[in-house]
Amino acid sequence: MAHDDVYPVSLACGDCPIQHRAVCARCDSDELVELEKIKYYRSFEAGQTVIWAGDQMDFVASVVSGIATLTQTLEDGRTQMVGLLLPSDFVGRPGRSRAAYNVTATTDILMCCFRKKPFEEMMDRTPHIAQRLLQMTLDELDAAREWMLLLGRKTAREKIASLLSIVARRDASIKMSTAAARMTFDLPLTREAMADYLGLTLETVSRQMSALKRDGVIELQGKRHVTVPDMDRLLLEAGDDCDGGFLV
Amino acid sequence: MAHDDVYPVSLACGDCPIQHRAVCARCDSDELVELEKIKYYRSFEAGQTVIWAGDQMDFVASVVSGIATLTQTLEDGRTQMVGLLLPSDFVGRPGRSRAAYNVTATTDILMCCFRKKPFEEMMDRTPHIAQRLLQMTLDELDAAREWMLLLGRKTAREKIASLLSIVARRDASIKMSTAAARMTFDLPLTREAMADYLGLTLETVSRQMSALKRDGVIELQGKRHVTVPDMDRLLLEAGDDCDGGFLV
DNA sequence: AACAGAATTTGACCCAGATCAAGCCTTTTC
DNA sequence: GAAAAGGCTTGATCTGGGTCAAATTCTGTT
Repeated sequence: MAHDDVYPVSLACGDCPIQHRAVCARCDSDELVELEKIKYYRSFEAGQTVIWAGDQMDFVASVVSGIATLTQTLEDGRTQMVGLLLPSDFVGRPGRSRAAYNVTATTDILMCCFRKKPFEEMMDRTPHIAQRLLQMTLDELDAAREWMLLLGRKTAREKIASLLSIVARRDASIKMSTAAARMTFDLPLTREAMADYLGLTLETVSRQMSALKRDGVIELQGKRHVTVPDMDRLLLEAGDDCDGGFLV
Repeated sequence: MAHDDVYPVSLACGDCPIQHRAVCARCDSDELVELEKIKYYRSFEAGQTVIWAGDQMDFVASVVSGIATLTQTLEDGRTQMVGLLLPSDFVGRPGRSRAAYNVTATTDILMCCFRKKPFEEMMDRTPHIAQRLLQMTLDELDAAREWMLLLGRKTAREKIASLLSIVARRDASIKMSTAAARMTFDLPLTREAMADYLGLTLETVSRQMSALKRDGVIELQGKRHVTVPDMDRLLLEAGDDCDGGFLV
């Protein structure tokens, strides 16, 4: 992928119709030009760990392409995914910080990075960036809290249905298609990763996927390719009161 | 409580030794003076709902005294607490927003509020505020993610131990005492509230409290007053890899 | 096309925590 | 000071999801 085509748009722009995710021609602001000057790129292969928990992080970054996961681990190996990084999502934070979690590439990924020092200086000069970052962080916090409800109170079936509906919604927004009744998409996660995200075992994930298939809520072509014949039915299974549901 | 004694310090100051929570004489910055001009107070009685999920929020606020909880609910009544608001914690966000959760007073509380419009204008004038708010929000996000690990992967006993150690730590910082081996504090939550926070039932909470008492990890005077004879032992039971652990 | 190796599904069984149901303190109320 | 009402504890039983183990796809690879 040609680096120069791509901007870390999410940082500079909060008003795009395709919020948070793609390149938008309207975003040719001064801030963006500023950001251009200090950015650099790093790429990682699928399976590589981008950041280890406890690392001193000297940069902040935004995902350009590919998928990465944020995970936390107990010393006996139990792990919980606490976030999913899709293109245009942001990792890291200004100020001194040690990473509290691992960041691992699920697919090959390309990240647009900024060394912390110049990034912070730039935040002081252009207050819009700090406000935009605040917006994004608040959205993530809402998503995290939504996920707490899922982890604490939903059944396995509801958890799976929630995850599927969130992936479907996010997939639709990447393809810039409007959410339809019937949708088709690829799961970006293995059964094990789904389990780590949902606080389940991979066997339970597999069983519930089979159950949803048996009950006609989803159709499966292969293991990763999912078709949802009736989106409303899926949302009902997810047990959400409203359409709610962000994704980190 | 006399209103004029109290400042929403957490907003203006990130460097206090007693970070996030008490009044600090060093915080007499211009920002604080600005904030003083636009603040007003509201108080609520224990049990009152401060904000309903779905409400249009036209203010942001910081807790001055008392305790409130953030909860999310599924339509069949299952509820999950997603945050605890202790003195100096912040609720609400700039920009248009509907509350995604209920905020309920656990004790009588006093809140220091700012109408959104003037608050946002002030954020534009004093970028330090936005950066401070970003700091605080990132801390909350880290805490939320830590809590996701707890909800998804910890056993009931570990969950209780984690909650107790967090309350102990936070209590120590309010009292400005340094964390000692032996600590004593009051639980600010009923068994039911603890259950909602931990994703358990109140019966399980009660049983595990009894078990920890039986095993000498804690001592109980009455129902709310807890003594931890050996803090390290408690942390061990909590299963955390490091001292970790923030509280929302 | 046959093989190797990983990812996934399915089955059998078990257990931590939920559910249902009494009883037991403390407060508060009259 | 008796009664009512919350909050809390404890017991008996049930069950959703975990654990362990064995097939069954899928992916490349030679």
